[in-house]
Order: sequence, then C-alpha cells, then structure tokens
Amino acid sequence: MQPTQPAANTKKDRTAIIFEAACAVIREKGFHQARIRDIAAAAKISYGLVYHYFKSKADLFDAILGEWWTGLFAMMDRSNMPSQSVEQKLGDIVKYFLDQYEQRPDLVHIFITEISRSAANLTPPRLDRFKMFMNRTEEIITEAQGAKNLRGDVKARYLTYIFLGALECFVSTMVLENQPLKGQGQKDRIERGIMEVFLNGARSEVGQ
Amino acid sequence: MQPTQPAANTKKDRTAIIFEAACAVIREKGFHQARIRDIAAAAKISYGLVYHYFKSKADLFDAILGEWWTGLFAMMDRSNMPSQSVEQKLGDIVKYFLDQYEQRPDLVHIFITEISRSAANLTPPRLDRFKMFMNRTEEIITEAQGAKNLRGDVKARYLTYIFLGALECFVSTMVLENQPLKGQGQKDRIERGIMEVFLNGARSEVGQ
Amino acid sequence: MQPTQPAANTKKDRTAIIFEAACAVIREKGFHQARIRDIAAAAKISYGLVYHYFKSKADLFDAILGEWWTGLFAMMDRSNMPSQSVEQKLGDIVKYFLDQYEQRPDLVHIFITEISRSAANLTPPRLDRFKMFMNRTEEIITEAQGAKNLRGDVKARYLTYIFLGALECFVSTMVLENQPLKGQGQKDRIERGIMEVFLNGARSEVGQ
Amino acid sequence: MQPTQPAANTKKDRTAIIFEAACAVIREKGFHQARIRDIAAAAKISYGLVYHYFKSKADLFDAILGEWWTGLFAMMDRSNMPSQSVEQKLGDIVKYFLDQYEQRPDLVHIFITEISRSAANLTPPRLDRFKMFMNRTEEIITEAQGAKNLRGDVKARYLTYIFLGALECFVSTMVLENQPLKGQGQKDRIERGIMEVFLNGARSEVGQ
DNA sequence: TATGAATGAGCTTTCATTCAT
DNA sequence: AATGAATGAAAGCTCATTCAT
Repeated sequence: MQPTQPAANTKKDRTAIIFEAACAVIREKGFHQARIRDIAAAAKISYGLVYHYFKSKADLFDAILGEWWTGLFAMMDRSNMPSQSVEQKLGDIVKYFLDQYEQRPDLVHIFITEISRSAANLTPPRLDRFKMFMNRTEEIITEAQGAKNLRGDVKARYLTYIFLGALECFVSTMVLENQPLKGQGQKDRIERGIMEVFLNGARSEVGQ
Repeated sequence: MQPTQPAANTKKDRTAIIFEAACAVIREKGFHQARIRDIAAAAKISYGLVYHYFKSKADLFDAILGEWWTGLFAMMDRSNMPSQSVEQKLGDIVKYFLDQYEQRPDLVHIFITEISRSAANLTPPRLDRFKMFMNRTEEIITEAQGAKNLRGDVKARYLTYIFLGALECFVSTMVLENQPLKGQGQKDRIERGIMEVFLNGARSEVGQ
Repeated sequence: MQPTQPAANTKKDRTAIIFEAACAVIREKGFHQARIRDIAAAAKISYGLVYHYFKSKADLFDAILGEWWTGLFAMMDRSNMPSQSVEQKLGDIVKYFLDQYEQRPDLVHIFITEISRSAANLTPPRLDRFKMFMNRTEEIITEAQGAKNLRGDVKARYLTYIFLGALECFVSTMVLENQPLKGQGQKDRIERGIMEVFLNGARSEVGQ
Repeated sequence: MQPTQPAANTKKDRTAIIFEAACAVIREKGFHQARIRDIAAAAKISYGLVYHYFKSKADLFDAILGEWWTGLFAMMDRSNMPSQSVEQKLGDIVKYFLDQYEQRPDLVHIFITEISRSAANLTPPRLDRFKMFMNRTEEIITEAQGAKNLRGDVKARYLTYIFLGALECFVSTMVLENQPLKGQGQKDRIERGIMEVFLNGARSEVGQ
C-alpha cells in the first residue's frame, strides 16, 4: 500500500518525464535542432501527447528556463543576508552552479548554451532575467566595494563580468567537454580556485 | 576616368559583400535561423547567387569561422615571442578581442554565440580549433607559472578558464547588449581592469 | 451497419492509395518529372503525408520496382518446373506481361519506360534485377537448346534478345499508345502471334 | 595554306562540337539529368555559349533527334525500291542500326533510351516520327505478305512489333551494357541471327 | 563571339502543430 | 489521456535561361 503515491502516471509525473526528456534532447541538439519527436521518443510517449502538457515547443523551453531561474533566484534570496560576507555570497553562487551541474547537468548546459550565449533564443523576456541575474550579482559587489571589501578602482560592473565570466568558463568547459564532477572534493577545489584568484589575483607572491 | 577603381563589382567584392551580409544576419538570428534568403536580401543580390560564391550554407558558415580563427591565431603567432612578458601576451589577447569587437562586431558576436557556447554547431573540427585556442592560452600561463610570474598553487587550466572567462564575459555582454565601444580610452580601461584584477585580485588593499 | 468494412482509411489503404497515385503520375511524367506534389494531389492527400508512408521519392520508386520484380520472379519460380515445355515457360512470360498490362498498366508502363530502357534511372542494384530477368530467360532457352527443342545455331543470348524484344515491343507500343487490351481473346491472339513467329518464323509456308 | 579551312572554330565546327558533347552527356545522364553546364564542359566552352548555337535545351535535344530520324528515313528511302526483296529491306534496317551503333553509339543510345521508350520526353511531334518509322516498317511487311513472302495469318502490325522488338532489344542491350561491336564479322552474325530467326523461327529442325 | 555572373522558379524534404479517433 | 495520421509552411539547393561586359 502506497497511499501517498496511488498512481504511477499522474499528470505531475508525465509533465516531469517530458520535462527531463526535453532537457536531455535540447542539451544534446540545441533548442532549434531538438524535434518534438525526439523529445517524445526520449520520454517514451507519443509526440502528440507533448501538446497535452505543454502548449508549444516554446512553452516547453520557457518551462525549462523558468525552472533554472527560479532555483537560482531562490538561492540568491536565501543567501543575501546582511550577516553574510561578500566571499560567502559569491561563494554561494559558485556552489550553486557546481551543485546544479552535478545534479542536473542538462539544465546547466542549456543555461550556458541556449541562454547565456545565444542571441537566437534571447527574446526580450528571456534577456531580462539574465540581466537581472547580472544586476543582482553586481549589487553584491557594489555593496562590498562600499564596505571596502573589494577594490573600488575597477567599476563594479567590470568586477561582475570578471567574476561571472570566470565561473561560467569553468562550467561551460565542463559542459562542452562533458566532464563529470568528481565529488565534493573537486567542487571545493574549483570553488577555492575561483574565489582565491578572483579575490587575490593570479600573480605569484614571489613575483611581486 | 577612374583609373584606380575600374570595376565596382568584381568577384572579390561580391564574395565580401555576401560574407558581410551573412555575418550580419547570422549575428542577428543565429546560424540555424538565418535563411539564405535573408542573407541574399541583406547583400541585395538574388537568392541563387549566394550559391555561386559559396557551396552551401555550411560552407559560408565555415568561411566566417575560418576568418575569425585565422586572425586570432595569426595574432597569437606574432605575439608569442620570448621577449614578451606574460602580461603582454595575455594583454594582446584582450586587445585583439576588443579591437575586433570594435571593427567587426558581427564576427565577434558569432564567435561568442555560435562557437564559444553552442553545442549544436560544434562539429568536431570546429571544436578542435576552440580547444587549440584554449591550449595555446594555457601554454602561456604554464610558462609564466614556471617562471614564477603566476601563482603555482592553482592549476594552469583553472587560471586559463578564469582569464578567458573574464574576457569572454566582457565581450559577450557587450555583444548581447549591443554596447558600442567608445574609443581607445574605453578599450584601455577594460583591458587594464581585466589584467589588473586577474593578476592582483579583486580584494581591496585596505581590506587586507 | 458495416460489419465487414469497419474502417475505410486504414494505414494499408493509404499506402496503397499513394502507391497507385505514384504509379499513375510516374507513368505520365516519368520518374524525374513526377513531383511529390503531383502524387499527393493524385492521391488527394497533402504532400507531407507522402513522407509519412515513404521515406523519400527514391524510396517510393523502389517500392514500385520491388512490386514489379517480386511479381515477375514469383511467376517465373512457379512456372519453372521440369514438366513444363519451353513453349509453356516462355508463354507464361508473355501471359504475365499481358495480364499485368491489363490489370496494372501503370506498373508495366513504368517497367518499360523507366527500367527496361532508361539509363538515367538505372542504378546498379536496379540494373542487377534486370540482368537477372534476362539471365533467367536465357536459362530457359539454353535448356531448350540442349533438349533440341530450339535451334542451336544461334546463340542462346541472341534468341533471348529476339524473344524478349518482340514481347517488349508489343507491350511498349501498347503502353506508349495507351492501347487497351480487349479481353482474353486479344491476349490469346497476341500470345499466339509472338510464340508462333518466334518458334516457326515469319516466312510464309508458300514462299519457301 | 588551307584556303578552304581558314579558321578552326567556324560556326559549323562549334555547332558540331556542342552537338557531340550533348550526345555524350545525354547518353550518360539522360536528357533531364543532363545539365547545360555538363554539356558545355564536355564541349570545353562556356555554358552561355550553348545558347548562341541552340535556342534552348529542348532545341538541342530536338536537333539530336532530327539527326537520327533524318538519317534513318533517308536510308529507308534509298532502300525502298521495288527490286529489293523483303529480306533485303528489313536487313537494311538491321544494318543501319548496327552501323550507327558502331559509328555513333551515343545517338543510338539516345534513340533507344530517350525516344523509343520514354514517355516523359515524348511530346506529340516526337511521337509522330516514331509512329512513322513503325508504319513504314509495317508497309514493307504488308507488301511482303501480299506477295506471299511473309505469312499472312499474323497481323502485319504484330510481325512489325516482333521484328523491331528483336532488333531493338539487341541494340539496347548492347547500349545498356556498353558492349562494343567487334568489326563487320559480329555485325553480320547478329544480322543473320535476327533475320534467320525472324524469318524461319527459333524451333529446331530436329524438334519438328 | 564568348564569358560566367546573375536571376528566381521549382523541387525535395522537414517538422511544429492540429485533430479525428 | 493518448495516439499518430494529416497538414502545409518553410528552408536548402539546383539549374535553365538571361544579360552585361
């Protein structure tokens, strides 16, 4: 008896199955090359059924993006507390990307390839959330500059680009080369590397 | 009498006109959404003529990529001299991206959106040149680590990601937001910002 | 109430409808001039649907050829029994062509115009089956020469050409002139004419 | 000094060169698959020039057909004399096909594949000449039947089909298999085989 | 004459979407 | 809820023909 799970194929199940299948196919082929037929096949359903759960292909794509942005902004809401240092806030962002890459690599892949860097898919509403993410990151950095925790002689926007660019390059290279993350140890090393270099620079102590 | 410019529409002209039109259209719509019809219209020529100068759509795309990579690798060949410091070599890469963005923003945009981050377009030969670029950059950094000019406690590959990621994020944000570069002054400021933070870190001197 | 015919448009029906429409259009225009659009119109369906049932235009063409050869070789398998005389075996071939022309004139037309005599369509696998047909006919004739039922002073291959040529010319002229066959009587007369002249010659008894 | 041949590339020359090139290309690819570009390349001229000598592709094709029919009907005019026997008249037709195949195989090939058996190319004027050829052959046979030189119990039309079919099958098989004719000896053997079997039948004397 | 650049209609094929069952 | 047959708008590419030079 499973009172909390009476039916295997509830609407929620199917939606999720199609969602995951779409992530996998879009990751592999890109949004425009992913066919509804491929997604249905990956979900082991008929392709007409996709249209019962999602209004259109664009709708399905937006659902995937929504999932990503919801999780990211929720994390930033949780992380953005006065008691947190700038290191902790930026570290949370790095951790989030690495955790997501470990748990849902398809989602991160799609974010990187289809959103972060794809003019073709960037309708204005999609671009807005991307800018919001950059702005919220910039706010963290601006605040830290005000508190003299980050240098003030480089524009906050520039520091934001450098920070997010470094993070994104790490993740996207793993994404493009399909590198798996090998446990918490590697995630910690990568996080430390990014944060350390971002905060203290690449220059050798000896060389100074 | 026009002794120095006898013919306006030589074969070279048309190839270049189509090339530029293709850059503009692909920049705007992405490779897969760019239709030959759009490119022909942008070049103010008939549809079929595109196929007179380029074997296929893919051929045209590869010509664009070839142009980008040829220029980039030629610059790296020129820059890679023993007398150059690591700061100069990496600075040359930054300069090249910013110069290209100023002169041929479409080309940079296509590199960013269709190559650097688009799994859908990354056929193996295309990915190869991207990896070669990363490897050559890593070589510069490895060499600098050996000479104690860059810290050795972070893997060269990680430093490469951070450096290129920072650069790419700058350029791609300008690309995505269609920001114009305002003269040599802004290019210098951006270059100094990237190099300064990459080498010395974002941490405030005061905060240490 | 339609107990014996519950569904009019089953998958089998549509495949057959498209098949027949393709035969009619290819008969009229030839394979290369037959457009998918024409075939769809003749089948009273949308042209996209053709691709639901046949992978490509070539696939559709090969299906038609397959139908022809399958029927012809099956007949030859049935006919090729030791108890049969050479007259009966060759007569069966003549009967088959005439029966097919009566029942499926399009198929015979396509065989004559697109296969039997069209270098443009003769890909090697297509030519192979044609040669197999000639070889099997030649075997019948060789065997009859061995049994002294056919003259041995003319090469078996030559007799084969004369026999099949005569048959084919009858059929192709009917085909090209869209002559209808008027019942079993005419078929018998034609068969007798071909067999009689092939076996006994055109020379008048009186004239000898 | 060659006063009668001052220029190598007279209009007549070029027309003939293009004509021969067209024959070769149409033979190989079929009329509809033969591109003007191919024909021009085979003639080693630019493809625009084809249009100086022939109004259109169809015009070029009709010129080829005209050449064939002119030669054939001229031969029949010469051959059709009261003093000639039916054997001689039919033998002249066989000889003509074999001679032409030896001298201008492309022309014979085109006649066989594109005219004799291609509904796609058979516009009414083209079909007319084909029917005229059959009718003139039938006249020879009818006349011979009247003179009791050919059997009268088989319709003249049927005997015509058998005769021309046999001839055509010989030639078209050579054409399709690119068999070369090896000298006058083989031509004579083939002619004798066709005439002998057509006149006296395939049945063995022994078997009667 | 001679060239080949230029044109654009026309073809096959794909695929998002709808809809009858 | 579920299927996949059906539709038809696009899109890439070809090639006969025209035309400026």
